[in-house]
Amino acid sequence: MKRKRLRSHCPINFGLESFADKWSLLIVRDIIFRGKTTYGEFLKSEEGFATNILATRLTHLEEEGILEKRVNPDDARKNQYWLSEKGLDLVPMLFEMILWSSKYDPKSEARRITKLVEQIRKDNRKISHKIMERLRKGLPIFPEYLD
Amino acid sequence: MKRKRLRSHCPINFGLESFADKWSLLIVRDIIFRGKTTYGEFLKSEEGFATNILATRLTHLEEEGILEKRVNPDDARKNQYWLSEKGLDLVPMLFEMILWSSKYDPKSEARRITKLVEQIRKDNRKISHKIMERLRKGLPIFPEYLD
DNA sequence: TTGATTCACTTGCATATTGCAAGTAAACGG
DNA sequence: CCGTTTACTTGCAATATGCAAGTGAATCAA
Repeated sequence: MKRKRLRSHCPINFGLESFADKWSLLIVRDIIFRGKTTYGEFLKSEEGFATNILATRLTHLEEEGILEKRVNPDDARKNQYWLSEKGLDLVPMLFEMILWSSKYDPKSEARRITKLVEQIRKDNRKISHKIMERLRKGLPIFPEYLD
Repeated sequence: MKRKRLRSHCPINFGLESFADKWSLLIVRDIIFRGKTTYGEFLKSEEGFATNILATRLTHLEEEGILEKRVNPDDARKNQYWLSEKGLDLVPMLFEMILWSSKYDPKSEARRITKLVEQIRKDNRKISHKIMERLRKGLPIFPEYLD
């Protein structure tokens, strides 16, 4: 969890330097919404990770303490990446991002998961905690919200 | 408001491509929290914008419809950048980011604005709307929250 | 009115980061 | 033991960044 000197301790800057490049947050998304855990699964994402970029970002997120790497006991080739509590705590912010995109991107995929978006709008904190609880158990988002 | 083809319409990706490089969101922050409006003011930010980077990011945010550029009627050299409604709508997400950083950065400046952080924790939506209302009038964050 | 200054950029160039293709090494499966 | 899968690493061309210097319009001071 090393870190090359922060530009500042402004909380917005801290967030930017922790996770907000064009790729890192997609990994977090893949874990939360798609239930992905391995390098190979992330690699298949539609945005198209380059192999080296994915590797550096996984390392970065691990160093930041947002991800935790574990070896799959059933197949030692497959490393698994899980969200730490610090990573899980990104859920409420991601949900606000979803609300924003849903409002301003006419083609947003968020417009197809209206149940979840509605829950977030009504009470982000409440639904976030529910989802985080599920993620701790290794389960992704409630499937019934993704219809 | 051009845009080179999005990688996807995933709402997280849409946010990332709209504002989440290491610089753009700092401009938004400067407007909301520091009441800045001009190129010269942004340039003084502690994170240290390079002049060309600042210029490209201002253009980008304008093209995204997050900022609006106006000429200062009192001094035609000084362009002013204001948040559009789309830009203002980033406030709730920025506030969640502040909560997260406040929790995980021991040196976070957010830990010195406990009143605001407390308000966000209690009811992000409510305090966000209040702040957005002020920003529409050209006023930054309530000064009493920044003690 | 004119010359100096301010302001918002733009340009040039060295350095750093990205993206693609190819390669490697350990673990598994037969 | 041998081919395959998985998770990376490496090389290299293309792109983006960061710093210093320059430009041009608007304002100010005399």
